[in-house]
Amino acid sequence: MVKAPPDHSPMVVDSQDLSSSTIMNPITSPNQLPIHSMRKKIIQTVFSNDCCIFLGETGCGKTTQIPRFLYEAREKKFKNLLNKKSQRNKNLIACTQPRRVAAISVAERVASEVNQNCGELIGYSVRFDEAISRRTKIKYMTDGMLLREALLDPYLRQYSIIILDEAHERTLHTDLLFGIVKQALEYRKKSQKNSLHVLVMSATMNVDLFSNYFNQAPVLYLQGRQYPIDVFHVQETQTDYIHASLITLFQIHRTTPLNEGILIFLTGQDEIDSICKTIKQIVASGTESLEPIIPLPLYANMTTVKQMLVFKQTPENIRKVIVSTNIGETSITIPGIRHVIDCGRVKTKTYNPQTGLEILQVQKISQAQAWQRTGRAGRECPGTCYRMYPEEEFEQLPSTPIPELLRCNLATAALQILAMGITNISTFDFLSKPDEKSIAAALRELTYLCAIQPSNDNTYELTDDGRKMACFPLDPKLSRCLLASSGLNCLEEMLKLVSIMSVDTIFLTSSNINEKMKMQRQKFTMNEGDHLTLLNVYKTFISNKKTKEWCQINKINRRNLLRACAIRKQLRRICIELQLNIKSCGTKYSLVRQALAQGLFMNVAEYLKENDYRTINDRHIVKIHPSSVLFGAKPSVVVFTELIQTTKRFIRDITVVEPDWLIESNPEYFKTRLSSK
DNA sequence: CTCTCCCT
Repeated sequence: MVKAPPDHSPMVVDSQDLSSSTIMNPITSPNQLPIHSMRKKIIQTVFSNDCCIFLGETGCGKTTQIPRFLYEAREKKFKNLLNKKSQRNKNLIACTQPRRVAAISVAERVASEVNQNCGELIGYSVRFDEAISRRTKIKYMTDGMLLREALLDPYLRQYSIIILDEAHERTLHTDLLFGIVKQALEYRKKSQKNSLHVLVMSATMNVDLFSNYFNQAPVLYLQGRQYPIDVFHVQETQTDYIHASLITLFQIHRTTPLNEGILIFLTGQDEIDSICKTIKQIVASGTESLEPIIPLPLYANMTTVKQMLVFKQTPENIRKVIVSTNIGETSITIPGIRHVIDCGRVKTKTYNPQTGLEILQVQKISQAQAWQRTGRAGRECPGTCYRMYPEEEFEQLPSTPIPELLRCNLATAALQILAMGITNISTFDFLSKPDEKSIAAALRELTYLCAIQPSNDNTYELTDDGRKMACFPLDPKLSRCLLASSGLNCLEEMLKLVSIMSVDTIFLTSSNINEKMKMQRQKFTMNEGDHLTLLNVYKTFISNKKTKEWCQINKINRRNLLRACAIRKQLRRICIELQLNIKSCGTKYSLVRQALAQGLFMNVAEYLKENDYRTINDRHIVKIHPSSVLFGAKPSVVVFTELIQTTKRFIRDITVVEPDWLIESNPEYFKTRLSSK
């Protein structure tokens, strides 16, 4: 029924032909976690070293148990010693997480384990939400939140223990924190004010890198607690991983009980929507009298209501199949999953400092990610994982993903490092040092934005504006837009706009959005471009009381728009603190466009021919993204928020500007660049 | 004629 294409041999998924391996150990109840037998060793290792590395499988309890162990051990010790110094300092224990949900849910769980409310002894701190009191000693927080705190105090003196959890993920924020805590360790040792202990926790990968970085810090292995998972690989490389996944799905479907859920990892919305459609068609065709399947897509840009469907229990005689992007890898835990199908790919954004281009493309996953996906099959009972790539290919995958810091524009990171008083970025002690070209590009960008100025040999200092820009949790280009709008009396409008630009798209984009809905959306269109259109949507949302109904009718992503409202509130407070001129321009929108032009002047494109544009910065040939209201129109000069290469090079979120605005605000920059003047 | 995912 599902036939393999003729150009390659059909895939065989038969356990006898597959290489198989079993991972992990049987489960035990929470109080008998293997980690409890290592309690003494853990405490001793942390307190007798400046820094140590703990490696642990998922489910070993390190995140929930270790902060508590350390707190309890220290309390006991201080009771005996009556250490006065410790009472003067806050002595907090921080445990960072890459994701908000993790920080919040772990804190709540640990609090309940000690029979307290969250926000008492154990609390959390994430953007827009915290549960912290004077009594709080153990603070679960997002890595980004601790990084923000480091801007105010680079030595993080509130904390006596800092735990960097999920370090193998190599998020931008955790990687920057590595450099910061290392510096804090040295300073606080020298100053002898109070000591700091750093603990790096990671999946079992890349030990040497972490250990070497912290002067051969000791490493402790923690045993995992997971149900066994049988892992199967295909025998030959698959040319079509979607097709291979589909065949595997139906093989599992035919041979296992219907109550065993299946989770398929694919790379993006298009693939997922289309495979869900195919699954439905195959079952409906009835050629093989298959038992019914409910295929459920799962990706970030869905309504919350649709996302929640994956948590709902399906009727007993129907198979639940979830087809997910990597959101299902770490962010959302779905109950009832017994089988995982891993296509071995992920869509990733990479920045090329040479060309200044960002590329969004499908790439092979790392071994760490493969294990993460595999682990999703064994949360509640033993499971199986089918990998759509041969075992040899798995062996050749990189053990961990390329750190985010090495594949993103460094402007924001560089501004933060400079704001912490490090004047030469190249001397910052990176765990993995970015390309010098990447650093240079960031410094050039910040210089153009008048955020920094060179002082002498490779050192830079912040300008007055730069100091203000570092206060905003924004891309420096957008911070510049805010400062510019303050000068042009349209900061109220720009606050709304910058907030929308800080969230994922506010339009729902699923494939079942038809022409009629698109027409519906056109009523928001402003001829000057996407930015004013977005502003229009925001204002209409507010005047319609932010209701669900309004969002439903207009196919607007309410979650993202509400998030934008929260961001606006936060940014506005920062503007007040910085004593910016907060005025509204009413409907004199050309002022808003001028302010945009001042922040986005490095993102200018001129019309060339046949729908092609050329960027004035690096002379890339680009097209207007089909999602733009200016798609098909041919304005001669535009600014854009983002340039990204997918199937083509696209510019997104575009506004028509007057060349004169650009030249007046930045004569030096545009003297040689603009061809129309 | 189209947008992986987090986070301040």
